Amino acid sequence: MWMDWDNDYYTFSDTNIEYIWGFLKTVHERGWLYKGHRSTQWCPRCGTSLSQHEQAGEDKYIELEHPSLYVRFPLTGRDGEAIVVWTTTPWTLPANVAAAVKPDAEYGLTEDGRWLAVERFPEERYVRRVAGEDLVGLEYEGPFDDLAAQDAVRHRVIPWEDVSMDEGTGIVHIAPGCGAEDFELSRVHGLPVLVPISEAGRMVAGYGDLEGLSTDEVAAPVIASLSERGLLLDSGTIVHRYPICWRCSTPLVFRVVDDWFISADEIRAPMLDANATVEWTPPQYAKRMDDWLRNMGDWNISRKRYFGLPLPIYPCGCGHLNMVGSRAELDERAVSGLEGLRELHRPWIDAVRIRCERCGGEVERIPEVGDAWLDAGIVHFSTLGWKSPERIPHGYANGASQGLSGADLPDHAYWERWFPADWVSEMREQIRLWFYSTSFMAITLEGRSPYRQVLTYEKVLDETGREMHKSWGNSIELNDALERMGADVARWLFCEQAPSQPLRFGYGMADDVKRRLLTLWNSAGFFVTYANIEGFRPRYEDLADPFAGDLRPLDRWLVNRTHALAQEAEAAYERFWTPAVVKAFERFVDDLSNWYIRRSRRRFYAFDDGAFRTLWYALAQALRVIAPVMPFLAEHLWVRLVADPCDGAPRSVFLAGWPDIRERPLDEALLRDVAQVRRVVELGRQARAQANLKLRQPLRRLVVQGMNGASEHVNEIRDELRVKEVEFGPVEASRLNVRPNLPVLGPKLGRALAEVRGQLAEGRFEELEGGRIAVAGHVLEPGEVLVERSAAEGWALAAEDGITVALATTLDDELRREGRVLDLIHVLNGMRREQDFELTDRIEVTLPESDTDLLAHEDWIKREVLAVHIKLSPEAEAPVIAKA
RNA sequence: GGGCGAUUAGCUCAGUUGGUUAGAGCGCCGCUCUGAUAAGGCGGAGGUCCGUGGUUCGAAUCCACGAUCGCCCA
Repeated sequence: MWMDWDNDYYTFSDTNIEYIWGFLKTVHERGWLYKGHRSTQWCPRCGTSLSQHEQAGEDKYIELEHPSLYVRFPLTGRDGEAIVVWTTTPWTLPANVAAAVKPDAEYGLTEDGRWLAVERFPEERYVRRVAGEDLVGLEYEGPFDDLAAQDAVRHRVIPWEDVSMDEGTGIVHIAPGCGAEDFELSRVHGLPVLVPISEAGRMVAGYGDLEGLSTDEVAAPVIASLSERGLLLDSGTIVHRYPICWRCSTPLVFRVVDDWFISADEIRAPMLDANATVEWTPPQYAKRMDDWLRNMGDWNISRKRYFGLPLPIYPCGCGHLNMVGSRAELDERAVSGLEGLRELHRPWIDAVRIRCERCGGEVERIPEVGDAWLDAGIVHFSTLGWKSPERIPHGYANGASQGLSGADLPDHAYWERWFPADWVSEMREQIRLWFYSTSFMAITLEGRSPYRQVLTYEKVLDETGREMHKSWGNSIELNDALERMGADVARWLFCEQAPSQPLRFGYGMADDVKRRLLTLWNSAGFFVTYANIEGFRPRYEDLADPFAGDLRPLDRWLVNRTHALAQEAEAAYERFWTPAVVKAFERFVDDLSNWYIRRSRRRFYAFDDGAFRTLWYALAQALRVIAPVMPFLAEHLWVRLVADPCDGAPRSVFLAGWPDIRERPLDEALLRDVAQVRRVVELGRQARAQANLKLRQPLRRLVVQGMNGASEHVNEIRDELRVKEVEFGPVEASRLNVRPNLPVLGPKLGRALAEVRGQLAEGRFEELEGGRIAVAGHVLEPGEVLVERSAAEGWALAAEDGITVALATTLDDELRREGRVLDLIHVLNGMRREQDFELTDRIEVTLPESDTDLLAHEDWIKREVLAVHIKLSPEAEAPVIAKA
């Protein structure tokens, strides 16, 4: 993925706006656009309503302390009786028009004349009990009937199934201008809607002395007034979760306002259908999206702000709703204001009036601007040139974005080519935001999803798993991270973790990653060091021809191993699962460093073209594989290893493309053999550790059982385990350990397997000819069992996964002497290091006379320590070296 | 209240169609290498795979119920 930063898109360009206008016109033609009187959550500071997707999400609720009031509403015509309601919003009481009861709940009248739900107050003594439905229709005195706003309001008791019996009194105060559910009830029951607060959240005219007070400021006078009139039964405070504005954290209030909506009814099913075609990673987010779509309300697209997307809605007094779908249409229909129209934003757009297409009258645009998710949701169309007749150079950057972007507006063919997007990636909260709005618009305009695949990820936590907060001192600024850990390490941290879980991020983890990447760095360093010493020159053409020349089995193995890496990584990238890429790469680097280089060092010391070419090939191809995850280090190494030394090589790893290895099937047998060799070596080391025989002590024999076809790799086993002979065959042993091969025997034996397994474990079996095993009345073939053996005298033994290795532990004089030679080489090389000799320095060695017998191996010692001369000295108590 | 996830070693996490003795990194202990060296390698200690039932010859894995935590929506 490449970013074209000079030609990025701007949502406030006129081009973007025009595309949204076109969308809105389509929506209107389908009959989905309507003006709603809707109770919405309202931010009094921002002076705007919030749409559904702005209200959901994290940190949109906080714990707040509010008043908690119990208030009596005296029943009309029933002396001494009153219903009791509970509220936490005193400012809504002056807008009360009704009280709701649950029809099938039991209500009781107390001795002192209070009606309550019995379930809520079971300990009260009731003088009368009735069902809620028996209270329905009763009228009561409102708490603020004196206010002008309350003129003509007749307060009554209404039924409501959803009255909560978990809190309050079981009777709910209803103010349709102040709450979503209240507003819904007003529609059902024809209740008047009183909106007591202004856009700024202050009480409006008609509310007497309360006018001008904020919702908070209203509490005190309301409480005082109720108390004075004997209506207040109890007054306290409550701490509860309360919604706040996502922008400014101001507590939200409910308000009934005029807003513009797009009905979701007709598009819901097509959106669900389209989502079924989208491949989500991780897959459970497909269900989240379905969930959101099934529950989504109508899209509230208008905002009462100054700057923003100008909505092209021109409602005429004649009742006709005019929609303008493009700049051209505006030009055509305008009757005034066009001359000053610099761009489609306010204030210029507000001066433009158009002619009503029905009555011919002059119409003004509504003052509202659009939801920002309209701006973001249209980009699949506006940036790719949907229905654009031709490519327009710099056509994207008009209006307010002029000079900010050089982007062209492509033609429709371009759109056809790139829509829908192969892949989009965003944090999972975008399900209710960008994934939603882009899908909504694309389904409306084109009937298909704007993306084929989605990768969502979780939020980032610190390395101990806490959320990052500046005030907690644990947040990490991006620039600090780039500076201190580096961009590649930061990216590695993100890529190695599953995006379905919260991601951890921190400097301690970064150090860990650095250490792991060091292995690659050192491997490349090793190559460069010896390539320089020996004058190796890679050729770029060799990348296409890895098996040319004189290669050894280990070389062919590394080439195959590299191809296996490319295949594994490709599969992982294809499903956008970078943790698998990272893991495959780390395994590869281990093989490269701890097996290939370790096994091949000597070939680099003595110029061996095959070794240089193979290692170079593996490194170069691996860089192409890992570049997306580790771009900077990969680029740096590519330049050093490939671009600089090779004629005709791409200057950047990102221009080199993906390794083309499709024509090269893997040599699975070779890969398996070497994996087994590594396993044998591990087991051999275990056996040595058990027998307390260090690697510097050569041994005579190693017997390997349970591994075939490794004759090509005998040398490697011999060297790694420092034994004279390696033999493949049965391990002589005093005891057999036989286990069932479950995937084979399970289906064959079924229920009888348990008994076979038990008897094998107890050693109750018999070994037959040809490695067959008789047990519990069955005869098992060699492939049906895994055989391991325990040690006989004089052997050290280790076994795993059906492979057994046996190491002869007996020493003789020659073995001991060779062990001393290796010790000596070890000491001398240590001295070279301590004395800061160069890798290529030749030395002279002086040995004490006690080492005389080691001179039988003089050439060996000279070769290993780069000595030109070894002499004996009676004075020397320990070896001495000097530069030759 | 409805939905979606998670729960595996001291910590962070893998575990791809059910299969042998459940793995890695970090941390701890021991050994080793000494041309990766403030590194590398090997070994060890450390697990009721959240619990209970079920399916199966066989369950960390599949099913049911429950617990805890997180998220989404009301």
